[in-house]
Amino acid sequence: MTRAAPAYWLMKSEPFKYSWDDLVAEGEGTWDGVRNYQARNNLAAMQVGDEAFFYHSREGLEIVGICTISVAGISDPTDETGKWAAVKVKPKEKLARPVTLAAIKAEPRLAEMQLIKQSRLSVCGVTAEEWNIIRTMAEG
DNA sequence: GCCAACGTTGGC
DNA sequence: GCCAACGTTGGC
Repeated sequence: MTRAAPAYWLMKSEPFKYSWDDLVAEGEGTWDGVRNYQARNNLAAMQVGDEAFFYHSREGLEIVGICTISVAGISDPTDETGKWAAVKVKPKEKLARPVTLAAIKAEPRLAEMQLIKQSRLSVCGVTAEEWNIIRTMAEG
C-alpha cells in the first residue's frame, strides 16, 4: 500500500521513561509497548516517511521534536502474542520552541485535535492542517 | 501524588 | 450482552 503524501502523527512518551534526548542519543528507537487498540491501529497505519510529533506526557506536557517513521508495520518485540504493532522512528528535528499543551488548548483551530479529544490516547493522528499550525507555532 | 477519565475484564 | 470492578493514563 502506498500513499501520495506523508501522514502525520503525535506520539506520547513520558520523558522519565523515554525522552526526546534518549531518542536522539540512540539514533533510532522502537515504539513498542502500546496496549491500546486505537493506538495500535494508528501504529499499524503508519508508513515509512510519515512524520510524528514527539510529545512529553506527565512531565513537560509539550511537543519537543519531530521524528520520522523509519520502519513500519513490525510486530511489537515486547509482546509474545504477536497481535500488537510497533514502528521504528528516527529523530528528525528538535523544535526551535516546544509547543505546550496549554498553547495547543489556547488555539481554537486545534480544538478538534485527537490529542485534545482523547487525552489518554498515546498515539494520535494529526491532520495536515493541524501539523502546519503547530509547525508555525514552533518557529523561534 | 492525586484523581478523573477511560479502556478492559469478568461475573452474571 | 450488561455493567460493576479494576487497572492505567495523563493532566493538574
